[in-house]
Amino acid sequence: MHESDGAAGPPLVLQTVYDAAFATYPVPMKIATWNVNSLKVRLQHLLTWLEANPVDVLCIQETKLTDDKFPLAEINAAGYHVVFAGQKTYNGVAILSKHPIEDVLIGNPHFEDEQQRLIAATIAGMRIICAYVVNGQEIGSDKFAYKMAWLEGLHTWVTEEMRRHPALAVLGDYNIAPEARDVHEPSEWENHIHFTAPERAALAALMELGLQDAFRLFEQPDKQYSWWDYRNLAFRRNRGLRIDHILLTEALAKRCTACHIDRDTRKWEQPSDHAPVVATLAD
DNA sequence: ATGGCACCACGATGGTGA
Repeated sequence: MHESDGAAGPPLVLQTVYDAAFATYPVPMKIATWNVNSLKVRLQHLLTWLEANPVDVLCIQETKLTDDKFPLAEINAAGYHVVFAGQKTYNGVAILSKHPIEDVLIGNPHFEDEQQRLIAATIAGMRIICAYVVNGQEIGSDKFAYKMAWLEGLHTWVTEEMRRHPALAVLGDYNIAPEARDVHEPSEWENHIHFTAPERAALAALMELGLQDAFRLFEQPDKQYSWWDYRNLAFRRNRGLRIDHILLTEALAKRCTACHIDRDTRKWEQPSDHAPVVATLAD
């Protein structure tokens, strides 16, 4: 089990006075999200990425593993604590952390759900929520109704969590592109899943609780996406969507100094169709 | 408009994803 960063890790920078909760953690801290699309297939990708990108916290989605099959030993050996909630074939979420993980909650107390799509924990004085939002298939379908109900349940629960935890981040695969600039060809996607008006309204409502999109806190290059279809050379043509997000409360947004999408992972052999999103938090 | 591609549970193809 990993206990500390040790001599080989980055030097600990001790904070002065005002924020005791962060006093024992290195700053800046990095938090990230990545839909791995099967942890069984992508375990080596994950370990390779973590070695090159030793983030403090990583939320992963679509592990597609029951808990008895979770690669706990390999992740611990990489220097990470981890908590997870999985199921057979579909869904499944986990939070990896270099720092101790406390107050773990699986699922949404306000929305009964057979699918493992939510896990939350307190790490380094922050409330971290890892979310795998429902895909929704197509507007009008049962799955679309489930997506909208699920998002409403998320809204209710996040409202409550924000009252308890001023320093809170919701990281994950939202399966929603917030704006036209987050879609490679908006005219193709209008009224299609991930870019319908009700989905975008639900995401906007969540943000109106006081959550900010870390990526849009900064000037970014054009045409930045976090997902590309496996088909039709979509990645090579950069035909993608930005649907993976890190949302921050004001307390964390004001500490956020950078946010980027690591699209290089999509060039690897047998890649996930999603790329990691990373945010940096200063003291 | 459809299918393309990938993963999973199968033990052939179908469900699901985005």
